[in-house]
Amino acid sequence: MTEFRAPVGTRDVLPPESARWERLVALFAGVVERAGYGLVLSPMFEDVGVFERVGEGTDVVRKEMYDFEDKGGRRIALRPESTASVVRAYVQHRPTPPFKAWYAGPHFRYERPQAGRFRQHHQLGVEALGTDDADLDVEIVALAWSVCAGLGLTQVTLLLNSLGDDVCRPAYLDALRAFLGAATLCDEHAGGYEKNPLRVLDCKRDACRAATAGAPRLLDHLCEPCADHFARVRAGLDGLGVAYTIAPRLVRGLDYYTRTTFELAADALGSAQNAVGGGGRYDKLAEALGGPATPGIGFGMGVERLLLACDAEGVFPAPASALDVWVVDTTGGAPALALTHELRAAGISADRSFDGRSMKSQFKSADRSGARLALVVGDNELAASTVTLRDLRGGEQETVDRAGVVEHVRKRLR
RNA sequence: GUGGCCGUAGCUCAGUUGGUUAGAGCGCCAGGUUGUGGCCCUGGAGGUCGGGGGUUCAAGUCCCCUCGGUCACCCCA
Repeated sequence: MTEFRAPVGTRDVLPPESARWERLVALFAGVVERAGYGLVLSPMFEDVGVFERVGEGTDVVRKEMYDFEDKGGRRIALRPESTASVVRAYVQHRPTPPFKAWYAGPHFRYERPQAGRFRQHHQLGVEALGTDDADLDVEIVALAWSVCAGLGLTQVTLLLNSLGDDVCRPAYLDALRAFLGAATLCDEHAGGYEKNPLRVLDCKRDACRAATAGAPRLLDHLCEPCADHFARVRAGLDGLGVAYTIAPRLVRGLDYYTRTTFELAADALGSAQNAVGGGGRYDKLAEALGGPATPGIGFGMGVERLLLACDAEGVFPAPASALDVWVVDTTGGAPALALTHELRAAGISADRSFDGRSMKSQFKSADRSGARLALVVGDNELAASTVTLRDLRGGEQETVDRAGVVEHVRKRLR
């Protein structure tokens, strides 16, 4: 057996799967950049406080943080999500709002791997800071929706909820606590839920499920501004034709959310891990991280899960090889070296075999590569300063002057 | 963190009640075709049966431990 393996919960993505991965990132980048979002590159690790400040009552921070002490004695955490990082960057650099950013990269959560769940997974996401205009909420949700649509996914449910703000939520939480005080909850929540009773609503255990069936709904307790905001978000989505399902129990895993929250569930995924994306508004987060009061909203999508959903729906396949030319050389390799170099410099993709293999072997490689054309250099061609061009789809061949090969290939590829 | 299932060639898997040199398909390499792929035929390479310990005359096959994979709970991308 091999001595080393990728660490638990991580995977290697090799060709051709990686090509599909690249295509997904490109699709995402296209969608959000057309909407004015610019790429932000933030560190994959932060002072652990960046995340603790933001989610002390959440599983993501409490149980799943991938943290350690570095050689300088600093407490570091590999980012479990990126919103806190991006907001930290915003607070640090104070770009002129509105600040619209997108990101792509690995995220880390120390948990047991499972279908669609890894210790290192990859997210694509956007964050927009500087306005609490409901139109921005609509834009954000619509962008997430557009990415799914762009992939060809049709079995995705958009779950939508509002968590209110610090005006209406406290009163609701009191009402909820009063209700829960008289209820029989699951083992974990029976112990306590003071920090965030909302989590009980999100609990999947039977005891909590049953106990909260008749619990008061936050949506019924929204203050006037929050209710108005939510109504505008709904109207905006209706106007764009983006279908959604109101999910009064949708709480989401991080404490910083206010008002709009949403999740994209891939119905084609059989496993419990069917959330391919999610996000929401976080109007108090910038302040919590020591910055000026700045409203914001964003979402993240999981690359691995999106691709799993695509598999389940049979859409967005790995792209076929785009190689233009395979150079076959039976004279020792020098002509192949020159030819491939020349073709590549001219913008034509080209590859070749090594190790002086037989012509038959080289053609097999050419076939497997999916190349459109083969250029053959044998003793005859070398002597006559020509190259034999073979179309690998049809099989017809022709002889071309060595000097004009690049131009000739260019014409054949058109 | 808790639990179920599984761990034999690069991949997918066979391996009878423990018994001689561990097999197949696919893939890979070579040849059949002394200048040519996709089909076909032939041959070849490749495994200390995850690792360690134990039971036994004998273990891929039984027991224990460990590592890994996988699925589930919780939660989330």
